[in-house]
Amino acid sequence: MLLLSTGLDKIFRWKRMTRQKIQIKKIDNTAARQVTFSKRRRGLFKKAQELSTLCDAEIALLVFSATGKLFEYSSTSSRQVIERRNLQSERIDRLDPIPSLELQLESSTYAMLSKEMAEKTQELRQLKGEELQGLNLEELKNLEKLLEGSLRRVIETKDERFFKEISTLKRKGAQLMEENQQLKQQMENLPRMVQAVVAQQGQPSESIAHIHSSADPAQGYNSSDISLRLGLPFPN
Amino acid sequence: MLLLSTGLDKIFRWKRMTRQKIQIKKIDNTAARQVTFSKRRRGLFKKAQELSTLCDAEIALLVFSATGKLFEYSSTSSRQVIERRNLQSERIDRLDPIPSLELQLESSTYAMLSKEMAEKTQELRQLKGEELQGLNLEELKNLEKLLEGSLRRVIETKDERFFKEISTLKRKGAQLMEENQQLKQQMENLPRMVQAVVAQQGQPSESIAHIHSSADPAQGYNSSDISLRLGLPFPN
DNA sequence: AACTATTTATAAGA
DNA sequence: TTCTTATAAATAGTT
Repeated sequence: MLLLSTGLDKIFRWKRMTRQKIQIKKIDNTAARQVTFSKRRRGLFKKAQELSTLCDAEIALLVFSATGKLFEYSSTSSRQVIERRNLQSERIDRLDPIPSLELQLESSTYAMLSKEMAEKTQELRQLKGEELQGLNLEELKNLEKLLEGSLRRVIETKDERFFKEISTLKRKGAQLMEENQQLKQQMENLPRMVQAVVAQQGQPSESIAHIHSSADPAQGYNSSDISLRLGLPFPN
Repeated sequence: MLLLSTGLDKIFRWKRMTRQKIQIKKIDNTAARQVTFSKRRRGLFKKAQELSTLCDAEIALLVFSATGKLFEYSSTSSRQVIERRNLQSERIDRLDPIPSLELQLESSTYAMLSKEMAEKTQELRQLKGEELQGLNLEELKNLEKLLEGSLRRVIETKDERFFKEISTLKRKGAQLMEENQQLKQQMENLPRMVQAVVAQQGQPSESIAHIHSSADPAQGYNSSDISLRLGLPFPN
């Protein structure tokens, strides 16, 4: 009995489950309409994004629900896509009848820009080795030569840059070593100078201030010595 | 023989027909991409219109192909839907109070396009190894890698193309040889067939008898001779 | 552009 | 809203 009813249930369920092909007309039932709206909206957005990715297209999709809520998808920014469209279809659905000369110029400039853009984009792709199907053997050979030239120049530039950097570093190193040497020498000279001062004064000084006050200007000394004595910042 | 080959053909066709699940990433092959673009675009537009009808939604769908061509669908007029959207998001991304919406869009799009153009041009030059001064060592290294990749791909494509051409030629050669072989065999069989006919009929017919009489099977001959003698079309 | 085996979307129900 | 299921619809690969 239970089994039987379960079986019947399944049969009926099968019948109920059978999905009907639907008419494309407004769904009367509000709840059902909302459910469908949300499901199909998601589907639509998914398809839009797939198309955009697969075919490198720029897409903007604006959907206002019956209740006025906005849902939008765009491969870049809706604004950009819409702007592009507005420019392109300017002549078609412009409200004012006679487009000014300026606008006409703008349109043609735009068309030109668009064309150039497309060409550049294509060329770029090929230079990146991305869209080679359209090329024949001859064109491929030329592209190869071009790329070899580019690569060679880039490597040359890079190596030059390397060398320059290396020689800069070497020069700086040499400079530093020189300075270092000078400083070392000065350090070595320091005790002797102190000795000289002491010898001249005949008695040791108690403090640096004392040394300074008693230093004889007539006896030559260099600025480094003064720096050291005065505790000035290291010369750079 | 014919039936057998037809059967095998169907088996292979089954395998070939098996559709693969695709990755959602840019389609490399240009032709395939265009086909997919047009198929999916139609599908997308249909779904958009269905959603609009079923759920009473207002929809605008703008699609720019990679080549810059515009396709658009809108439940009412794109302009209306877009304007509605612009109104709704006015507070969010409007910069200046209320200049002409169109002019505002135009200038910004124009600026954007110009900027893109400049970038692309610069990128192109660098890919051609022309304007490398502005790049630092790191960028040069990256550019080198990019170019190496490009060069590799170009060479691969070129070589593939070479191989394809070679194998096509080989295949054609093999076909020709086979046809040649078959023709030779037919030539060799011809005298025997004629003989059989003659034997069965008890007397030679005029045309066949003539050929038969003039071609001595015992005396070696090649197919070319026969082709020439019979005026058969050259196997191609 | 047409075909078909398959994948994907989705109506209906839970 | 989200899950399930069975069917409808879309479409990838090929001719």
